[in-house]
Amino acid sequence: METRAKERTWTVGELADELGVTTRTLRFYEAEGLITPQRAGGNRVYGPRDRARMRLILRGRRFGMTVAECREIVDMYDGAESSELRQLTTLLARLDEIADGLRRRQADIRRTLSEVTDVAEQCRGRLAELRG
Amino acid sequence: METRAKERTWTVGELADELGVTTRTLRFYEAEGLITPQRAGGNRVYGPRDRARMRLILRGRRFGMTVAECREIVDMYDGAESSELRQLTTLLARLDEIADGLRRRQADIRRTLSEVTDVAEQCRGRLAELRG
DNA sequence: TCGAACCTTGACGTTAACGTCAACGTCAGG
DNA sequence: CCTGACGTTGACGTTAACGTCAAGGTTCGA
Repeated sequence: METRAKERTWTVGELADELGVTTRTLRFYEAEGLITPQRAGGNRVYGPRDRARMRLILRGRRFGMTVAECREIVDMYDGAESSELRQLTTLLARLDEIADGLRRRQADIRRTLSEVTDVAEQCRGRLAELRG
Repeated sequence: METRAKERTWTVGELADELGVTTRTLRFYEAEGLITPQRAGGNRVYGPRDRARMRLILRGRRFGMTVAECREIVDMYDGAESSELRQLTTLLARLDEIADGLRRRQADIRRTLSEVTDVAEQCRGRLAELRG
């Protein structure tokens, strides 16, 4: 099985544009250990895997995850194939914690959203009344 | 209708404890215009209304809203009783924008959660396998 | 009366997550 | 050959959201 199918690659600038971030962000995340692009004579070369990780990270950032939290999660995606029973156990415990945290945030967002739409409804009511 | 039913009040320290934040946070939010407690001879006196606003704000903070965004929203809760048609219209438009943003975050969180639970499931699978 | 436990304002420190700038290398086009 | 567009590292700047003092005022129980 040939694992070296010629995958598409990106330069920093290209990937930054595609993701809607700056090159500084990509270099920053690399320094923080969230991504590890290949190098072609000094220059960074990003593959689909790096791109996928970046999208996960950016998605997390949008709802308040810190860069450190993002790193922890993407690292876990890799560690899940581990074969050591002890590792898998602690990993699983942590994953459940994280899932709980996400569910809490989900509840928080849901409440806020329902309040905001309520206020919007009041607005529509007042407007209909005023125009009546 | 007596609007001055003696409502419960809090000092900074009390409210901070109850909300799980520091007094610095309360003073900071006040300086930023998110809450405006009464004063009793220099000392701040928080009422149920302040407490309620704080809970909304803190809930928003938990899923990544900035303090500025929180202020915008709590301000809208007040402005919704406005009687000026023009104001209500722009307010409503903004509310809809905000709701859209919240729904996007909701989708982001939902996807992340489902991925995390997927990985957890893989872990459980590997564990069951290892333990035979 | 005195210290402990509150409160006040003001000012400076800290951390995360980048932005910005300098100084340099490389490579294609005119 | 030279400019312009891209890349590199390193270092310092910036903003948000507080933390952490310092210096002082009040109040309350021993």
